[in-house]
Amino acid sequence: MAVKRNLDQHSSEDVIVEAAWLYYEEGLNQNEIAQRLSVSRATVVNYLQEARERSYVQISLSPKVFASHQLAHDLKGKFGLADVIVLPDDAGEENTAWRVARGAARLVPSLLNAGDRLGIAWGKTIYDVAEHLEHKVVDNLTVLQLVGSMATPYGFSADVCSSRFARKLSARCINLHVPAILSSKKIANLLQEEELIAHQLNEITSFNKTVFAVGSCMPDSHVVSSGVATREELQIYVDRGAIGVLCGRFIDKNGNGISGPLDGRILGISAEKMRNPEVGILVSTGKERVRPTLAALNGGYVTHLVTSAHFAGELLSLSD
Amino acid sequence: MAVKRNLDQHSSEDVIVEAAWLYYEEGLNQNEIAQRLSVSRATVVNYLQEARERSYVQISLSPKVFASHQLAHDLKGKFGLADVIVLPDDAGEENTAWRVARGAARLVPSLLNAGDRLGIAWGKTIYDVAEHLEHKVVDNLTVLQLVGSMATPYGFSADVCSSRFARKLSARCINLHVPAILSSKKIANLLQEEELIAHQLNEITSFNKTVFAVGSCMPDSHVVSSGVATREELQIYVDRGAIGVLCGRFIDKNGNGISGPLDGRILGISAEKMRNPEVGILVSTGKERVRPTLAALNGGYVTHLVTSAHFAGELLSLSD
DNA sequence: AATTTAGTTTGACAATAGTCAGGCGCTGTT
DNA sequence: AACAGCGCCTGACTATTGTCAAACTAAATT
Repeated sequence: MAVKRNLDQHSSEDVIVEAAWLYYEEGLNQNEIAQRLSVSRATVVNYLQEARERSYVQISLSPKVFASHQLAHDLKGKFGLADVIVLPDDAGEENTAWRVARGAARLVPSLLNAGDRLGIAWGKTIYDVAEHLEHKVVDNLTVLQLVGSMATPYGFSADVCSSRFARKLSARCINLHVPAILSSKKIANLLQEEELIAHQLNEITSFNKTVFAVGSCMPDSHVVSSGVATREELQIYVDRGAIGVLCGRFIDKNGNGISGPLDGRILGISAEKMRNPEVGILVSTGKERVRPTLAALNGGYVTHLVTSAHFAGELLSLSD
Repeated sequence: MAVKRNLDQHSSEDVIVEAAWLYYEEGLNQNEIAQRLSVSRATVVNYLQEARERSYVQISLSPKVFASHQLAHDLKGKFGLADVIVLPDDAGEENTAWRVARGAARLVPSLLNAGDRLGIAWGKTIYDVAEHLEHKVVDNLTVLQLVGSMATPYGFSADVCSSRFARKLSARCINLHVPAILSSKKIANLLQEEELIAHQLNEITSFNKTVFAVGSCMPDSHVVSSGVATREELQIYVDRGAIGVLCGRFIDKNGNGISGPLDGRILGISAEKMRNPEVGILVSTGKERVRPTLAALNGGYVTHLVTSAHFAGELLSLSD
């Protein structure tokens, strides 16, 4: 029983495609494929691995699944959202947050169309979303950095978030080359008068879809640790009713912006401009974010919410 | 070591989603998942099967792969097509045809957008494409039956083809409730004057995308066996230069319509109206269809071609 | 309370898939 | 011509996944 060898000079791409077809489309097993192609089964394994590496095959959980969750349904109804994705909790808030980011990464591409202008906020959550995005080409997509950058020790900053989104989606990227916060209104005004910066600030108001997170107003929250506000400044906003932070802007329980010592010193989109977007994707978990998230929901910033089961439950019970 | 049982009343959807997430997204194996969820591995297998059945997971070959084939590239260039999908050949023309239909079924949904009006031709090929289409919801999609129906012994007819497309894509369906061919111009005219039918005939000219096949002009071809033309009528068209059949209309080697004994007796879209569509998807294999396919390509009916490797080769060599 | 019923889970076994060290054949070099 | 380098393929082994009949559970029925 002489073994018939594959006589082609070298592993052509075609065999790989053929193997992938037979396996994933026609459902043959590796033995059957090996016979058909007259190679060993081990070779078929290699072909299939190659096919997966070259992403000839796409295996993914459809984001719709997580929208069928009961909690998702309830939240959708209660806040009039277009869709809610509820991911299963994992041990530890950090792991859960990671899952939620991953879920958001699955959802985002499915909501984009040719010609969209996607505004990207800033934060660890947003960075994680970018990290898990699959490569997908969206025709004529523009990614916009919605807030100025902060040099953080964490390794991510607003410009990195937007750049990463842009790269993964093969999009044009408009970055804001300014700090998020300046020491005085005067300097902020000077910067805003710069032609280039004025132009960029104007550009970013033109987004139609957006991906963002909310921060809490705890003394140890991101808005303080990143240096956007001092603990004292934060306290002033809290005293005036601040519940959460959205793109560096403080909002109250109804989602309205609050004025305070940072007015005029922040460079980036205003809270008001973030309201009622065509698509506003809020990615949020962690118990200190429950109330900020409610504020964002109430304020009309959100059309799509990505969260975890436990968090979804809290949102519902707290809003009764 | 007491086994911790899952205390929920009955297999909630959540566990299934969780299992699917861990398996497909985080890459754990079934043992690890079984441990985490405190169930037996066999149960995990069941959950995953359930998840696949409910299509929580999508596993598919990206149609783009087949467009990267060398032959695909060449054809694309030579005929100025938007995309060409070349599938590997299988043993026997029938098997290959089946593959090609399947490939087309993968391609079609990716080319549809909200609001499209998709014209569907008629034939075994088209029927097979419909059969393999995955369920996908396209917003505000209309499917149009481009030619009248014939009662065939084969079990598929034009109205079945379009209905199936519509069902799979959750689309509105406009059927043509008339025979494809009538015994005389007189009767055809009478029918066309019927308000309802006139309306339908008018509707179907408004498609922007279309899926079709071409038939050959061999004496044993589909156009004869289905009863659209007699063998004698076919011969007349052949004598006048007919190379192929497209939606029941005879075309010459440049894709131009040919007049003959069937004029005025066919109910359906005219060949002329099929030309230069926004998207025209031609699904074609089988050696007797090489020249008809060339005619369709030359005539500007096609933007996307789905075919097999061998067939693609013949198209290229014959058109040198 | 006993019994039926329908759905879910399980352990033991069977099938399928993945790994890896070594072999083969082509290519280009000394 | 002999040899080294490289990529691809293979067999034998291990790991993972799928199957199925039997056991369990909870709710409905007698």
